[in-house]
Amino acid sequence: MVNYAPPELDRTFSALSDPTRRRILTQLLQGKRSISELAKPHRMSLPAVMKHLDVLSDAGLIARKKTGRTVVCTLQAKPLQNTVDWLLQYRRFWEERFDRLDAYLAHVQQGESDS
Amino acid sequence: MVNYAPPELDRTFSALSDPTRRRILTQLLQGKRSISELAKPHRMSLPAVMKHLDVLSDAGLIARKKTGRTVVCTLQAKPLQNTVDWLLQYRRFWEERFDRLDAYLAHVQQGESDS
DNA sequence: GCTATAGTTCACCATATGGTTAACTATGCG
DNA sequence: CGCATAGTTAACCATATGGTGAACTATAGC
Repeated sequence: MVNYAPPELDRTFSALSDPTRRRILTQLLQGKRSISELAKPHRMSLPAVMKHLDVLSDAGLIARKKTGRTVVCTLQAKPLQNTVDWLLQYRRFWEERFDRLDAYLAHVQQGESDS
Repeated sequence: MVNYAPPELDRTFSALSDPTRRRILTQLLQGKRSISELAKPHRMSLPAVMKHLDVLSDAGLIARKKTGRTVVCTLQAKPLQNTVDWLLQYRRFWEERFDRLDAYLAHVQQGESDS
């Protein structure tokens, strides 16, 4: 039922393995951003950031929409859901019971006001 | 509170990005295995599997214990927990509500008899 | 039309990754 | 001892990855 063979998980986990790309996703967590806005905080050239965005696009983690001369990127989190599904197979190995996840959900349930 | 800067997440996600390594973890989900037992199902040389095991060790995802001439590997899932913590930041982007996780936990709560 | 800004593409480079084969060490056992 | 089994190490190879600078296209605006 979980299974999740290679093709898609490969790209997702691989995309997430780079700190620059994780940081880009974190930037997008706060809303849509243009490419140059995304690039600004990173101490590397624009083409380098472009390559990271390509990797994120290939993994289906971002979408780009061109408006005028600027390209706006948005987060696409469905692939992340698949990785969580896969990872949760191992839950019982990191905790006898799932206290932490329980606590997390309790915390979340009473804090839906943001967004 | 979540943050999780680079160093450890890099290695964990990178280790998970290879299908052979994910399959090894899946093998270990069913209990401890020797290196040659782990290697058998994979269509590659033993040294190749050894390299994958090195990557998994460096990421803290497996532990090895030598007994006699055989080395037994066991799953170490704490790093996986960290990746889940990081990924759950994005939960609200893949679902308006967290129905799926809810359902998962409900399912799990009444099925603790295995292991 | 000219120029500045936004993004893209290309050629290049160093290093990492994932595999191989061959040769080695270490333990079990008849 | 002698040999088989378990695992390790080393040298090598092809390709992927993450970065660079230079040159290009496309839109905005005076």
